[in-house]
Amino acid sequence: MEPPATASGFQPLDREGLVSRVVTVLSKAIVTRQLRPGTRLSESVIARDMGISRAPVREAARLLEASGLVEYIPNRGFFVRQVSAEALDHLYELRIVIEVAAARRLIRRGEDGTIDRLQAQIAEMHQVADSEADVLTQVESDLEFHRMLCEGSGNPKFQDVFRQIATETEFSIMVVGHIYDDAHRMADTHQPILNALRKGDEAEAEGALRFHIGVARKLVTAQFRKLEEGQSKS
Amino acid sequence: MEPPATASGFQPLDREGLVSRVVTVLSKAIVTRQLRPGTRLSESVIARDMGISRAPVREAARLLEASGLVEYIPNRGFFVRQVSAEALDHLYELRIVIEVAAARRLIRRGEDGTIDRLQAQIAEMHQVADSEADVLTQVESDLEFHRMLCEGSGNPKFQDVFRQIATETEFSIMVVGHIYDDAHRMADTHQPILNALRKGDEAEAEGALRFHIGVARKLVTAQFRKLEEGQSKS
DNA sequence: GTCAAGGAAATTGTCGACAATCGACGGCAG
DNA sequence: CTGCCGTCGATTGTCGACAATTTCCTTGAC
Repeated sequence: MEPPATASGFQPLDREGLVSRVVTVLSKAIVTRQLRPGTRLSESVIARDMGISRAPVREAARLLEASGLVEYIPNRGFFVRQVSAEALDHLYELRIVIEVAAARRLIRRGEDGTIDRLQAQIAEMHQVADSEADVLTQVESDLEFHRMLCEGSGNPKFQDVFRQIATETEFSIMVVGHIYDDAHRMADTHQPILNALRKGDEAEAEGALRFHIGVARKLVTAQFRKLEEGQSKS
Repeated sequence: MEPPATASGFQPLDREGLVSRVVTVLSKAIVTRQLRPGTRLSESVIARDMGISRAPVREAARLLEASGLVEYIPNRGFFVRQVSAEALDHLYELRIVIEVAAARRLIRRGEDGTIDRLQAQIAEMHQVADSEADVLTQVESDLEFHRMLCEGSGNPKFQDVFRQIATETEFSIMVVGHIYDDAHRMADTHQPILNALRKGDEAEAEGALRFHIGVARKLVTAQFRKLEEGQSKS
């Protein structure tokens, strides 16, 4: 869809300066529970602390609202939403629904070349694993696979939904830290999905996806539950 | 669910003034194709024409972006997205996926009282039909049923996704006008879904939903395709 | 005639200030 | 003492202006 994306390995290097940076900072703070659920996000305070104007903060907050991380109440402001283990469980449930639907559609009416791109992405995940990159890079490489799956389904709406929930997922995993001991092993768990897609076996693809996402779901929610207990008594 | 709504029949009368009004106006303009796909939404021009500042316009545009009606390109501005028959087809496909998932979950782990509320909503649809209200009211009453379905599933994320696509759906139907000759008949088509839910038959519920949404899908996309042909030669 | 470099116009990005609105505190009647 | 009402402080809602960026047009060289 996007033009060459990166025709030759260069990142598009942050073109939307402030807003996206504010989004990043706030997202991380919310998911890491630095900002507790229910906390009011005062535009003035944040803007002053960051040394910028209220406008970018406000826009960032609106974006976070779309991601479901904050809630907006007219004339009252933005409040940190509950990012509970339960909410994450719901998030993963949605992911399964969307990705399974995307996989089934991909098999039936998917875009050509998707399979190859997915295979290449698995290769890249192994490469990242070798390079001993930080967790964020690993997670991004992982999610990129799933994004490509939705993209290749042929229904852009699936990708829209995925993108909407990707931010929350990404930071959630970062909080948990590495959920797999071995990054190579994580990369490998994508192979069964791809194999099923290649065979055109919808049921098998669904099973593989449910298993793969289900594992992550269990690990993340379990870790998060611990985290909740630890923080609830502080 | 909602508290007496209004303890004594008064509407809460639009509390978030400008932004939401701008959203409404722009949404309608986009879906009715007054604003053609690809058109640039100049903040300055819109603000000047509406006699307001750029700030509310900008926020409204950001909201529309979340609804998928416009696309935002950093440093370039907002552009009207393609609201093609194909895109609507994709939208309805997503609706089926989400609502089927919601229905299945509702049967297994749904919130108590949902069935009753859904039944009441069908009754309200008949009431609206009797009152000969305008199309918008009818559509809203219809979509409210589906929103309640997602809400009652017990996974708030389903409702989030639904809300995200509701705006586009709503205005799409408005463009088409009444898609059913008889509003009562439209209300009736929801009954099989509810019956299946009440029985706890997942497969039947899925079938009923696929059929119900599928009918609307065909009607809306067909109408929209005509509309496209009509406008393409102007 | 084509293409590239430069500059001007228009548009977005950000800012600080003022106005409108909400929540809380304090005073007052019952 | 309890409950209501007015005032006050704080926060959001909106605005107009300036800075940064992009786009388009002009200009010039090849």
